[in-house]
Amino acid sequence: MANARTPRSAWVDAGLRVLADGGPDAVRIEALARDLGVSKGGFYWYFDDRQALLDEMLDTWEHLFIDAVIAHVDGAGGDGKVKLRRLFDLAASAGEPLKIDPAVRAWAKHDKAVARRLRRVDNRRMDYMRSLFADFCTDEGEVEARCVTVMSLFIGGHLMAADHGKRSRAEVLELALRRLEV
Amino acid sequence: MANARTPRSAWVDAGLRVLADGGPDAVRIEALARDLGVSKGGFYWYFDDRQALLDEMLDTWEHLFIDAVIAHVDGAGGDGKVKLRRLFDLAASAGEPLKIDPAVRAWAKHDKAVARRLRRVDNRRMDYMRSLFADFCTDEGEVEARCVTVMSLFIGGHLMAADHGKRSRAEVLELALRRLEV
DNA sequence: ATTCATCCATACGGCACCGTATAGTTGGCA
DNA sequence: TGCCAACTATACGGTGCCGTATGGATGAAT
Repeated sequence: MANARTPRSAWVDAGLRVLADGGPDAVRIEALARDLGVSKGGFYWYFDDRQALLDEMLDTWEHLFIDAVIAHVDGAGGDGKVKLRRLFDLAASAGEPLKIDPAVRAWAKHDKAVARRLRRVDNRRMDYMRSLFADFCTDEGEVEARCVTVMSLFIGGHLMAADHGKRSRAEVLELALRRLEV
Repeated sequence: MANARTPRSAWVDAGLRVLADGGPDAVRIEALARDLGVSKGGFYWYFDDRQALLDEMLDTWEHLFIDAVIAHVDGAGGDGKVKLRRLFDLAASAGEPLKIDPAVRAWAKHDKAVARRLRRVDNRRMDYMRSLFADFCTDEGEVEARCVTVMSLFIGGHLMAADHGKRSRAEVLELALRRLEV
């Protein structure tokens, strides 16, 4: 009834967890069932098939990583620079869930539907960032260059495997962002 | 004999091709055999098992994307700025093979051996870039920040899915790189 | 033309997974 | 208590892949 032993969202969450550090191919119904300590019987009561779960996982990700983020950054007010700072801090702090992002990007490389979705997401992120940079930067090309740089630093920061001597990755990222005058 | 109908390298190349736009899980022996128009009989004559192919694919990638690249960039001489320009042009021009890079990065997320290898590769790339930037930039932190930015732009440029209005991705990337004074 | 190392085809057993069918089990509620 | 909808377990057929076994094909060298 009201309290399912393994609610619908549990499958989605488990799926996202596995996606984050195993890629979409690691999202197997029987494996998720084992993780959740149940059989796959319940799964097929909630979902039509595996694809339905994948779609719903992406829906969840899309909402979480756009609406929720923008709401958080925008909510507390301030000008562009302040909001950009909040955005950086958020990106630096969040741990596990951020690993979903690179997984989706890799996934999009060979799945057109995922690619379309990622494009929508990235465009909304870029639009938002453009509005923040435009607050204190008039040159349109300059704004675009900075947005792409920030996005790349976010993406690259989690995918790059290099060391930086005595400096931590966070410190180097901070130096790189400071070059963008934020 | 000398001219195998399906030489060892054909399996490696096919594997890398599939890896580039399908991820490591898409590298299946029987599927590769179909692509090559043979049965998997020959595969198991060359390789012990699937893992052996994956290892050799990574060996090939590692050599191609470090030694070969550095040799090309270094070969024609010039100072740091000239070499950096050559490096950018190379990264922008090469098409298909560059898709291997993001695939390996995603792969490294859930495979420790691949992660170690990627770390070695990224560190060598960074070392090389540091030497180029150090040619005309004395501040150590500044060099580090620029290296990370360049690496991120390379990585992000191929993973980002956003549009840029009338500008092309290449143009925006050019603008972003120009902010690094190269 | 024969030989022999090299390369390939085919068939097999095993495994992990998908999606379906069917028969439970649970807990709120009359 | 007994009912019923919400959930779960179990068993099944089907598919695609792995790695092995075995018996060919092929062509360079003698």
